[in-house]
Amino acid sequence: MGRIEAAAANESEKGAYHHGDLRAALLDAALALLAEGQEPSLRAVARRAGVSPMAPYRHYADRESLLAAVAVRGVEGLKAALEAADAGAEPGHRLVAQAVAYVRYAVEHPVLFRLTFGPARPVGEVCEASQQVRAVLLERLAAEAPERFSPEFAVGCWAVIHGLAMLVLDGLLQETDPDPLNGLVQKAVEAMVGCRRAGA
Amino acid sequence: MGRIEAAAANESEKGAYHHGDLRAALLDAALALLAEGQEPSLRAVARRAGVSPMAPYRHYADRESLLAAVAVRGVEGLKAALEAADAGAEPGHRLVAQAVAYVRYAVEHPVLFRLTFGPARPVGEVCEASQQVRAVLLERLAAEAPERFSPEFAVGCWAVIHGLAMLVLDGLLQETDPDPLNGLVQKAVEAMVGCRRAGA
DNA sequence: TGCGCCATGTATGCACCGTAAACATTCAGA
DNA sequence: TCTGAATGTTTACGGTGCATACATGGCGCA
Repeated sequence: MGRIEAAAANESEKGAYHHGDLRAALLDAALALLAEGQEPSLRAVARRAGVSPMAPYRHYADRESLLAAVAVRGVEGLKAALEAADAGAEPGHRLVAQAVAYVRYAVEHPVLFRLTFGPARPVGEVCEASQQVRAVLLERLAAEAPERFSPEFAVGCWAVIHGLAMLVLDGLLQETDPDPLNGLVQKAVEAMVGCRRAGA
Repeated sequence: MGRIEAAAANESEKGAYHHGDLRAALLDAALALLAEGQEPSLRAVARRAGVSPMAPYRHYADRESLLAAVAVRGVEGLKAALEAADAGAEPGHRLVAQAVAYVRYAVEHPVLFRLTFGPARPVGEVCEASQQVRAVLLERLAAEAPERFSPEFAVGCWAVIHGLAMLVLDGLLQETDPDPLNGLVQKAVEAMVGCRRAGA
């Protein structure tokens, strides 16, 4: 206990066979590699943390476990981005602001985003964290479109936004608009959510 | 020319240093592995095709190229599934039928679907093939919801469906409904696309 | 009919990966 | 101070993608 905190305080010195807080250091290393656009291999993560290839196994069961922890960070970052966008937008335009932020987050952290919603990833903690993202969206949705609100409508809205993120990430909307974040995403969400009544 | 066709005709015999139609055989091998739920490694594909590890390089530049070819097959399969669903549904319910088929295809071919819409995949041929999928959806959309139709609305609809597929694949809707294909997908699409007018 | 070209498949080798097993180091508490 | 447990290292194995050099045999041409 006391050891860890003490050792975690000073980073570079201490010579140190014992790293201090390798667990966090590995996570940061993985995120750094992700930010550079490369899929983090266990060995590369260990290398970047300045530690032997087998060291990570003292803190994570296997590569998958490390990536799961990274995925949780990814979801948390996404949630934070949504909340920031919501707070920064004008009333009545907050859902759309969240949607744009969602897609922007995906575009700005492509590898992390794909890893977050990857193959075997959404288990346990990642899945729970995802539900928090969903909750942030839902709250605003209920406030801005109460007349259309229903559980299915909520799922549909999440799907529109998530789907837009994936399609943009895959470059599948480039024919429609080379820079989808510059208007297309906003308009698409408005077209789906903000349904105009027939008479007006 | 004549050699290839002739050799492609008989499969098992012929002893054959020269395989005959390795290109297609490799593709089939990769699809078979995918169907078994495993990410196909180049070596595994070669092994299954009964050929040396380096043989595939005579037909595909690298692993990525092979996977791209597989991805094209994936999109073609998806398109076929949509068309079949469209043809098999009653008028007025065809868009929803396509949506359900879209998600079902993803669930039934999870690895292939993820690979199809994967990291660097949507380039060239894959991208073009994807536009055909989009076109199939669009046509039905224009027919069944002409009053709401617009380019943005079209993008939004594709996003809902694609997003639902991804969310279901990721198991992110299991809290809402353990078996989303059994109603949730349909209801969500209807809620997003079939907008009820305020007065009626 | 025979021959040589060259597309096709093979063999070998390298760097990297994930991870199992045995070992070394150092911290913490008695 | 001594000891056990936590942490990090070393070594090793089978897997991967791919570069290079080599073997094979069908096809066009004489």
